[in-house]
Amino acid sequence: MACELFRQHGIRGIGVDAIAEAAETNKMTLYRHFGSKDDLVCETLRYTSEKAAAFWDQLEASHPNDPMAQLQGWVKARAQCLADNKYGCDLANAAVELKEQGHPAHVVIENFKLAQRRRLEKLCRDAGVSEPELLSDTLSMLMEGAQVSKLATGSEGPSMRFMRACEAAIASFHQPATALETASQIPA
Amino acid sequence: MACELFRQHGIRGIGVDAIAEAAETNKMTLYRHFGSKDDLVCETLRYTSEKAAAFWDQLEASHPNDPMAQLQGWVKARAQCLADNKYGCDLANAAVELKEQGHPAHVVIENFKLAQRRRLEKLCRDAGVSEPELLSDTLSMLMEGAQVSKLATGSEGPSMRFMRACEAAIASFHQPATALETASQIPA
DNA sequence: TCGAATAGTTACCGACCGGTCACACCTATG
DNA sequence: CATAGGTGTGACCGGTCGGTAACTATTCGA
Repeated sequence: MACELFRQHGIRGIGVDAIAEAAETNKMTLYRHFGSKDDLVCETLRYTSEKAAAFWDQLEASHPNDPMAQLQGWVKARAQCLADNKYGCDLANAAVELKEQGHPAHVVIENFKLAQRRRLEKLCRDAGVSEPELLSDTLSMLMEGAQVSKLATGSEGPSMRFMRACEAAIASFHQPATALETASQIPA
Repeated sequence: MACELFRQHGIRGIGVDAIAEAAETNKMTLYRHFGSKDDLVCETLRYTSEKAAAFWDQLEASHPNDPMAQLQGWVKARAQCLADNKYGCDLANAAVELKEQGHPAHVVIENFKLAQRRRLEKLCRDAGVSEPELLSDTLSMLMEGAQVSKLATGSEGPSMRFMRACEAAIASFHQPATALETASQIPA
């Protein structure tokens, strides 16, 4: 799949010929399905972002009506993804690689990241933390930073403490409520 | 300067001819000073990382014997840099762009990021926070994440809360009792 | 069985890439 | 003045890029 080649070599680092060959077809056929390489890039990014949306639904279903468990599940899943994936987030990497020019992929990237942010913020809000916007943006930055940090310094860099950093952040926004509030939030 | 072109267009996005022209010289002369484009890339990254090292010395001098003030100065400076700079961290961006191949720039990037991490951790330790390693890696990830996040979603994304996120993180480790207890309450 | 659409093949286009060549030029030191 | 070393110039190398033209082979529904 084209996603895999883009993620491994970067968008600029792989040619249309190689993509066609990996898809067990040829360039002409590929150009009949996608008008240009840029279109193909957008399509792969859209595909990736749809898979991410499915992950959110699955996360919600696995801990119904328990936003705090969902939040912790999110952390765990992101940590797992960080451990499994050598190449970071495709969308973020594309944003880095195509930063200047007005590439059509930019709207795909922005829509994706904004959607992620909205869902994460809603999760934090539903979990009843004291500053949901600040916590969700903190978690967003931690995740994004962990991915690029792993690319820069490997798995022994700051990213090795991603999960603990998330947990500490969540705790610091969860606990500061008064003892009374905290007691009433303890699940049965 | 070549740094500026690399940072704006990416390493793969700018050609040697254009770099030479911007330096008001020509390709041949450029190749007589730097053996290859890769060498030039390494040199610019080294230059950038030396400027960063100078920043640390300056930070230390501006708040002598007050590590907590230095830490807060670091946050402030990073936030300022985030606001000023449209293109994120050159070293991190290079790591993203050259992720797969064994590019000679990788050792420059790794050395730089490790040095940054060491200095930040020392600062946290000297400031007497409860978990200096965790706090410094948290701040590293927040910074890295803020930069790429700004590239992906602009200045209205999660990066807009970078400074508050850092301050909250520092505060939560500065009052050792609450942070530690709460963190250990989160189930694995 | 015919015809339309789809896919495969090959060669090609112009542009650009990183890198090198030979050669004219300038300047400065002896 | 002579000579040597750095600089500018422009053509050139082989290779790759994204993208297309023209033609053939295959499939499949009517």
